[in-house]
Amino acid sequence: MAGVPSRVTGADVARAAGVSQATVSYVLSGNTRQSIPATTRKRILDAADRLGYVPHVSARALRTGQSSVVVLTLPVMSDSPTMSDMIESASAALGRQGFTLLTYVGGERPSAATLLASVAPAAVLALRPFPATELARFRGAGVRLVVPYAETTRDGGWADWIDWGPTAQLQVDHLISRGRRRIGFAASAEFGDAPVVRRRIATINHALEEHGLEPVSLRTMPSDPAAIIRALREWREDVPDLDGICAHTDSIAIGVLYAARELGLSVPDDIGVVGADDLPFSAMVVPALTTVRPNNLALGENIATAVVNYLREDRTLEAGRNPITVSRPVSLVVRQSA
Amino acid sequence: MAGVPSRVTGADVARAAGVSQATVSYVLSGNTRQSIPATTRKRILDAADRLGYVPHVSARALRTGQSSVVVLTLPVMSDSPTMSDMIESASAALGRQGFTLLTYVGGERPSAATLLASVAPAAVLALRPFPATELARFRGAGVRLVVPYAETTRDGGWADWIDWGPTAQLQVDHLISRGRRRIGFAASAEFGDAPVVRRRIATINHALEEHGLEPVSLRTMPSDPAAIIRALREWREDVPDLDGICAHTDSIAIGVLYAARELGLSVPDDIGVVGADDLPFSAMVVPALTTVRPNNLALGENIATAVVNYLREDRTLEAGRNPITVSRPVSLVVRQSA
DNA sequence: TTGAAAGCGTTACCAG
DNA sequence: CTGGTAACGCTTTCAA
Repeated sequence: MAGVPSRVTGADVARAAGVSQATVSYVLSGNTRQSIPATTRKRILDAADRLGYVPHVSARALRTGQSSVVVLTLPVMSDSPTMSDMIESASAALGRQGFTLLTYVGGERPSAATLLASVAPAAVLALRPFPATELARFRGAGVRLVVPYAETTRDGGWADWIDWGPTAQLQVDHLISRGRRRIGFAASAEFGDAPVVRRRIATINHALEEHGLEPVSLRTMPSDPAAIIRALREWREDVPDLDGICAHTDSIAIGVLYAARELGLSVPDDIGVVGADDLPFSAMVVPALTTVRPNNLALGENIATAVVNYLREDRTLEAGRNPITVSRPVSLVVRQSA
Repeated sequence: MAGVPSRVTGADVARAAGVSQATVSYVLSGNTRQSIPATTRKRILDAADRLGYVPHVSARALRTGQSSVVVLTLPVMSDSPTMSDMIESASAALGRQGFTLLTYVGGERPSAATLLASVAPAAVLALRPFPATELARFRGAGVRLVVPYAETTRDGGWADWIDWGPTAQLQVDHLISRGRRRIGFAASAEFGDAPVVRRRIATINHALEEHGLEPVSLRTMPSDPAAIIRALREWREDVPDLDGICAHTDSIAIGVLYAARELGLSVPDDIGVVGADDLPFSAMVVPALTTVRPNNLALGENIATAVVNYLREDRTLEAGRNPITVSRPVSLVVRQSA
C-alpha cells in the first residue's frame, strides 16, 4: 500500500538539526529581528533541504493572518490577447513582490463565499463591482482589498480602475481627423452595457460634442456571420450618413469589415473602421485594420504596482473611497481601414 | 481610524447562540455524523448570519489536511477560445463537486515552490510534465494529484492527459479524401516541439503511412505577416508538390491563407488547408477555413470528472503510474479551404 | 444532545 | 543567542 507519506514539519527539521522549533522558524521564515549564527543557520537549512521541508501555508496563514494570494475573477476566460498579456505581466510583477496571482473564472461573478471557502486572498480584483453585501463578506474574512473594474455602483461598490478613456479618444480623434462626421460605436454583446462600455461611449460623445457633431450611434453587433451582415445593413438604413465606426474590439471590427465587404461597401471609402486591441489577425485582414494598440505589459505592471501599494499601506477596504486608478497606455496603429 | 474589524470566529457564534464551539462546528461544517435538533441548528445559523460569520479556510485546512483548490498552471494565458471554453467548463464542473479551479499563469512552468508557498492545492494540472524533484515537493506538501499535459518524461514526470489524436486524424483524413498526396504540418513557434505537437505529427504520419504516402513535412510558421509569406514561399520551394497543410491552430491556418493569397496561390485549388479550433474568425476569412471543431465544454467536464475521481479515490501521486486520459471530442467543419 | 479539550503547523513573545 | 510556550480558528474524539 502507498500510505500517505506524513508531512515533514518544522519540528522534524528542529530535531534533525538539534535545535528548537523556534529557531527553525526564525531561520526558515527569514525573520530578521532575531539574529542567528551562520553555523546554526546552515545546519537548519541543510536539514530542511535534506528532509524536503515545505512550510505549511495554512498554518502560516492561520498564525500570521496574512495571505500572499491575489485573486482575479473573470466572468469568462476572455480570448483577447489584451487580457492574456495583462494577466501575464501582472502575474510576473506581483510575483516579484511576493504575491501570487490566481485567476478564477466563474459564472457572472463568483459569489464571495465561493472564493473565500477555498482560498483566503489578500486581495480580490474583479471586472464588475461587487454589491455591498459581498464586500462586507470579504472584509469579514480578512480580505484587505477588493477592486472592481470600473465606476461606483449605487449600492456602494468600489470605484474606478482601469482608465479606458484614452482608447476611445484615439479612435474618435482619428476618425474625425479623417473627415468622418457621423460616428457609430459597434458594441459587443458579450459586454452588454458594462461600465467599460459606458465609459468609452461617454468619451466619444465628449469628443463629438467638442467638434459640434451628433452623439454616437450605438449598435450591438452579433457574432454570427449572417447576423452581422444583417446588423450592418440595418444600421446603415437607420443612420444613412454613418461614415465612421469605433469598434469595441478588433474582433468586432473584423466582423464589420466582413459585413461591409459582403454588402458591397468600400472600407475606408464609404465607411472608416477603427478597432481596439491590435490582434495578430488585424494586420492580415483586407483592408488591414486601423486600431488602438494597448501596452498590455505596462498595464499589467501598473495594476500590480497599485495593488501592492494598497496592500503595503495597509489601508482597509471602504466602499467608494480611495479608488485605485490604473492608466492603460495606448497608441494608434494606422493601417488601411480608416 | 479604521481599525481592523476583528474577525468573527466560531466562538463568537457559539457565544451568541448560547452553545459550545463544538456544536457550532457540527452545524456550520455540515457534519452529518452528529445530529443536532432543528431549533439549536436554527439558532446557530441565525447567529452566524447575523454576525456575518465566514469560516477561516486556513484553520479548516490546517485541521482537516484537505484543500478544495485545484490549480491549473499555464505558461502563458493562451488566447484561444478552446482554452477559454475548456477552463470555463472545467471550472464549473469542479465547482459542482465542491472544488475551486484557479489558474496560475507564470514563466515557463511555475516552480512548485511558488505555488505551494501561496495555496495548498489538492491537485495541480499542468501543460508540461514536472521534473521528479518538483513532483516530490508537491507530494511533500500534501498535494494529492499532479497531472501534466502529455507523455511521460525521462525523469519520471507524469503520463498522458488530453488525447490529441482525433484532431490530427480528422485533419489528415480529410485532406487525403480530397485527393491530397503530399501533406505538411504548419506548426506554431509558441509550442515548439511540445508533446502535443509530437503526438499530432505521429498520428498524421501513421495515417499517411497507411495510405502509402510520404511522411509529413514539418514547418514552423512565424507570426509576423511578412515572415509568414517568406516561410510559405520557402516551404513550397523545398517541397514543390506540397498540396495539403494541416495547421496546428486556426491562427496558423489563417496565416497560411494570408501568405498563399499574397503569393498568388489558390486555396483550395493549389493547396488545401485545414485548421484546428474553429475560431469565430475562421468562418469569415476568404476562403472560409475548413477546420476541426472541439467540443470544449465536454472536454472541460471530462477533465473535471477525471480529476475528481482521482481525488475521491484517494490515490497518491506516483510518477508514470495511473495515467489520466481525457478524451477530447472533435468534429470536422468543412468550409472552402480544403 | 452537548461540551470540554486536544491538536493541526506556525510564529513570536519573553525568559533563560 | 536559544528555547519554552501561548496563541491562531477549526474539527472531532470522548465524556457527561
